Amino acid sequence: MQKEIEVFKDSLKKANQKITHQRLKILQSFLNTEKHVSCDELYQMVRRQNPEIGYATVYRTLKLIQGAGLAREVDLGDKISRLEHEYGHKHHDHLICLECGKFLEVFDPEIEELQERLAKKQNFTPVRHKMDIFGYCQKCQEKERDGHK
Amino acid sequence: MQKEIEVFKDSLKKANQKITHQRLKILQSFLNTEKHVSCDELYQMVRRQNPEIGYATVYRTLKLIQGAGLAREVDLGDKISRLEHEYGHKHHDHLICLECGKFLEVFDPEIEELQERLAKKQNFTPVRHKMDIFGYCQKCQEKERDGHK
DNA sequence: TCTGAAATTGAAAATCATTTTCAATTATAC
DNA sequence: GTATAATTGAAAATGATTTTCAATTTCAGA
Repeated sequence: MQKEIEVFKDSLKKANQKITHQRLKILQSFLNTEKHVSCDELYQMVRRQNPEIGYATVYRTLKLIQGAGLAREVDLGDKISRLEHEYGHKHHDHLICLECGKFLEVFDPEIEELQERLAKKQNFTPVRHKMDIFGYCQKCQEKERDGHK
Repeated sequence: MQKEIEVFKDSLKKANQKITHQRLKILQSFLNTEKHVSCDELYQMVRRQNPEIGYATVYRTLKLIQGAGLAREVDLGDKISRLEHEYGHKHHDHLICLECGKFLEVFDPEIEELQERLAKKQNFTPVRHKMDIFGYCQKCQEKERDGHK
């Protein structure tokens, strides 16, 4: 956490941007949750501690946090962009339940390897990738079976 | 193409929806392009032949086309939803260039297999998945190297 | 073929997430 | 400390998509 704050500050300095009270508060709130927050959710969290911080500033700061490599966008099928922690968190894929919306994070080195190879075969230099599997989680399948409907 | 139109009509009938002039025209325009069209692009295409068809109708009809299993959404990293043909088109993944925005469609049965297995391991029943690899295409890499910048 | 209920249409307004504008404030290099 | 360039909050603007609503169209059944 201390480390992330340093990374953030360094990233700002490098870009000639200022280290402000608001930016640090917003980063802190982001680091405090392990959820995949939407911007609005984060704004609500920030607001509890610092009601004077505006919506636009949260949006702007989230871009900076992404720019610093501390967050990455995830797409859970709805249209709003959510962020998950990137720094110190391994890349992973998502299993997203179409029924309840919950998701699992998974990682398979074999798949990663094949993805890399697949790209190379097309003379394509991969930078990052996104793999989301949509389907039904165990709980929702059981619900379906028992309560059928 | 004739086949797709039948699929569409059947899907409408099943849902107690009506087969209208507008819907058929919009479907036709969609089928006529192999591009990954955004709704706006499709509207422009439709408009050339049928200026009386409204924007909202194009949006509404695209949802129906998706519902009939004739189109699927693709996410090329920008925020607008684009559609590609689904019917009679094999599933595939995308290699998306961060520089020029162009993309390749690729398919790797080994990866598909592993994805299936990965989901099963979590007692997750996969329905569909999305895999997008972002990076730099051959052309943009060359441009970078030669013109450097 | 005609009729009527239900579905659909186009245009405009509404919505929702996100971005921009702008005057006032603040961080920081000197 | 001071100047200046970056940042802020609030409100307005944006852009994609959805909804509203009165007028029109489809189509099942007479």
